[in-house]
Formats: sequence, C-alpha cells, structure tokens
Amino acid sequence: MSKVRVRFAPSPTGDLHIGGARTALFNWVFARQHQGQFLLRIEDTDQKRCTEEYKNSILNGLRWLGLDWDEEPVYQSRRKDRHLEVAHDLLSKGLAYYCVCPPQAATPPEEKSQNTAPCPCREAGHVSGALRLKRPLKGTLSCKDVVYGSVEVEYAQLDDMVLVRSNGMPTYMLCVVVDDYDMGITHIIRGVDHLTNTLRQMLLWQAMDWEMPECAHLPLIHGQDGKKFSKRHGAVSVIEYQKLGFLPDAVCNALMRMGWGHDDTELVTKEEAVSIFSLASVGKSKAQFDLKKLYHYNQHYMANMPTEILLEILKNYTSDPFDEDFINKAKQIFPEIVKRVKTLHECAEALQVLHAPKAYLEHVEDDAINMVRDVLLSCEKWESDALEASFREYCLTHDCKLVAVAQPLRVLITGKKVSPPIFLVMSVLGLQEVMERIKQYEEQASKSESP
RNA sequence: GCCCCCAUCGUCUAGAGGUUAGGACACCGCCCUCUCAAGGCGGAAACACGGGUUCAAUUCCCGUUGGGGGUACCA
Repeated sequence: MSKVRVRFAPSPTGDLHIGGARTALFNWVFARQHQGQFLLRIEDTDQKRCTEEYKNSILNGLRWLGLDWDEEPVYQSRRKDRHLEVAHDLLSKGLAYYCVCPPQAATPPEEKSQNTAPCPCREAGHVSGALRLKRPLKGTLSCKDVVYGSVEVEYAQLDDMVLVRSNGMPTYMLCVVVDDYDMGITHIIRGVDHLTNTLRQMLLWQAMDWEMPECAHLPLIHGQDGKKFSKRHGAVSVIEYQKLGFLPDAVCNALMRMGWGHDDTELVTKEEAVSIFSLASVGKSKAQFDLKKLYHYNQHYMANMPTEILLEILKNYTSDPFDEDFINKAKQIFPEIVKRVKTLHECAEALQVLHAPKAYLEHVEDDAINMVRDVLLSCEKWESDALEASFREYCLTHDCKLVAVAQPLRVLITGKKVSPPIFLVMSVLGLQEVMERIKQYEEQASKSESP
C-alpha cells in the first residue's frame, strides 16, 4: 500500500468542536501508526460564514490537543482555478452539463419523494447555468467502508450534483474530491454524517477515473439526550474544555474511547493508542458524551503528572501569583491536593489553603482555640507526623477523639470544613503563619461579636 | 415522503454460535480515616421486540419498533 496520507478538513465556521476533535484525533492516530502523514485542509469556500478567527481557533485547538500536522495546511479557497479546471474537463468529456433549473433549496420535504427523475437539462445543451455531474441512471453504487462494511445505493436515488454554481463558484462536493486527489489522500476518515456525501462523491472519482481512497466513517457523538451534540449540551468546543481546566490528555482519552474500544483498556493516551488502534475495531453505533467520565480521566492524568509539570500548567492556567515561596509550599502539599481535585480550576482553588482564609465557615469556641495554641506551642518538631502525634497524645490524656480537635484546627487554619490533611497543611505553613492565622480568627471573631 | 445507517447495564464499551455476558464512569453499602478525597472490598444495573436458521442464539438472516444521518447552486 502506498504511504498513508490522511487529512482533517474543518470548515472554519466555528471553534473546533468535540466531534471534529475526535475525527482529527482518529486521523492523527491512524497516520502516526502507519508512519504516514496527517494533513490539514481548511475548507473555507463559504465566504459568508468562514472567518480567520475561527481558523486560528481550530488550529489552536489542535495544537492544544497535541495533534501536530504535517505540511502546510491547504486552503480550499485558494484552489478555485484547479477546481474549475476539473469541472471543465468533465464538461468537455460530456460527463457534465449546464442546468438552468431554479435552485431547490426551498422545496418542501413532501414534494421531494419524486425528485429523482433525470433533469431535462441533461440533453438540452445549455452553455451556462449550474454545472452538474451526469450520473449513471441505472445500477447500484457500492462503497466499501472500513467501519460500516459495504453500503449500497441505487444511482436513481442520487441526483446530478452541482459541481459549479451558476455564479461560477465551485461547490464543496467538487472541491473535496479534487483536493483529496491532489493531496494524495489514501484514507478518508470522517463522520458518518458524510456517508451519503461519500457515495455521491464516488461518482466524481469515477468520472475522473481516479482511484478512490479507502473510506472509514466514524459514528457520531451525541449529547446526553441522544440528540446531535450541540451547545445545548454544555461545552461543545475543545477550547471551552481547556478553559474549564481539563488536560489535553484527558480530553483525548475521552475522545479515544468514543466509538472505539480495545479489550478492557480505559486509560489510553493518544500515543498509546497509536500502537493498539485499529480502524476495523471502530464501532458503528453512536456515542453520548459523558462529562462525568471526562472528570475521572482528568483526575487520573493530573494525579499521574509530575508535580513540576502540573504546577507549570497551573501557573499558565490561573491568574494567581506563583512566587517562589508559594511554589515551594505548593510542591509539598501537591500529592494530597491532586487526589482531591478533578480540574485545574479546582486545583488552583484547593491551593488557596496556602493563603490565609478570607472567611470562616464555622465558629470555633475559645476553649478550643486556647487548647490548640497550647498544644502547638508545646510541639518540638514542626513536622506533619510530629504535629499529629502531639494532638493524638493530647486527645489520649483528655479522653477525646482526634476529630474533635482536628476540625476546630481546620477551621482556624483554612476557614473551611474540608481541607487536605490539616497537620500536613500546618507543617507546610510553619509555626509563625499558623499562629498568625489563629490570631486572625480571633480578631475577626471579636469584630463580628461586638455590635 | 424517499434513501442510508445504527441498536449489550443510566453512560462509554468488551465479548463470543454454548460465558456466572467482562471492564470503566456514575450510583449504593462496608472498610480505612483528622474532614474531604484517594484507595480497598462488595452491591444493584444490559444483550429493544417478533419471527426464522441451528442441537443451541444476545451473537447469523428477515421484519417491527426506536434512534440517528442525509435528502441544497451549505460545508
């Protein structure tokens, strides 16, 4: 087989969305696994809807996911002359004809049932209008899809697709085929929503006598209600997931597992997928995007990432100041933080224990404060285990449970009812900071008590 | 309307002509425990329905139902 060349061909009419990202990912994995090329083609022929911003957004989305592409992206809009050249070639061969019928966009669905009769313009010999491809009228068209198997449709069910609009602009159908051919694409991997398009485009490949690439259609991704994944289902674009604090590895893993499975493999990076992926093992049925699972993957990848790297990512993610002292302390409690958070956002929030609390969610009795201070001042080693031992000893001699002192302590130090292990937090903060926080609590408490 | 496609726990999926139908997320219980997590153990939870083929079908075939996609001089 010739060297694998696949492409991802987004239309820059919006950000890179989940479905597109999955298509790109599968193409990327397939290309890498065959030491082939993963190419990009920007389908920007719809002048009205395509923007430079969206194009950049899509490219950035791909970069963020780590889906690096080979060669310069192809811009479909810049290839108009070539598209027209092919169209005229078809015309001169008698395989296309000009049609002067009015556009059918407004045809009501109920009138479309008998819409397959050959157009009279086929033999009329018009010299202008919309250029249509002359399809065979009898027989069946068969597409061998790697995922879906053999898909057949009667030629009669298809129409004579427009190659060039009456305004002289080539259509998507023409552009795609010409570009795929010129780019030397060997495998077309895209969503099943293109299955019918593929069938129609085959006619064009045949008319030009070009060898059709292999096809693999991917099942669609749907939202929780089973409907097509849309804005109603929350975040749709990968950029939004980035903003929510997800890691690219987590998003890729979630995407990888939609429409594809490999034994009991749940955790798989795109790099790992390269060695075990197979187009043939892609499933046929739709998948619903599950946010809960994405949270789980994200927690996994955060917890398994080297602290330094994750801190660096976090630094870029938040606007919080990351001075040397903060980073130093953060590193110490990180192993405990990372078990408790599912996103970068939560992680940054959890790290706030390193700063004095701004508010207190519970009241602490004076007795408890005094007790805590006494024990703390009696501690000789300012270290997590030693601190805990001191408080345990206190509990033993005073016949109380550790939780009875740990909770007031937690509130005094963090202002919250939940936190990472409080003795660890204290050990990282240091005696002075801990004492200051207790003082802060008292000041704040006395302030709110006085009228 | 017409054409095409799909159908395993709530969700993502594994699976094979004969399995106690497996895993993961979520959920519930227990353990652990300074809180919350994490972790450990356990639990509930699926082959859409009806016909065939077969000694045997959830698996193969047909139909029904349900869902999805397409049906443009959009991409």
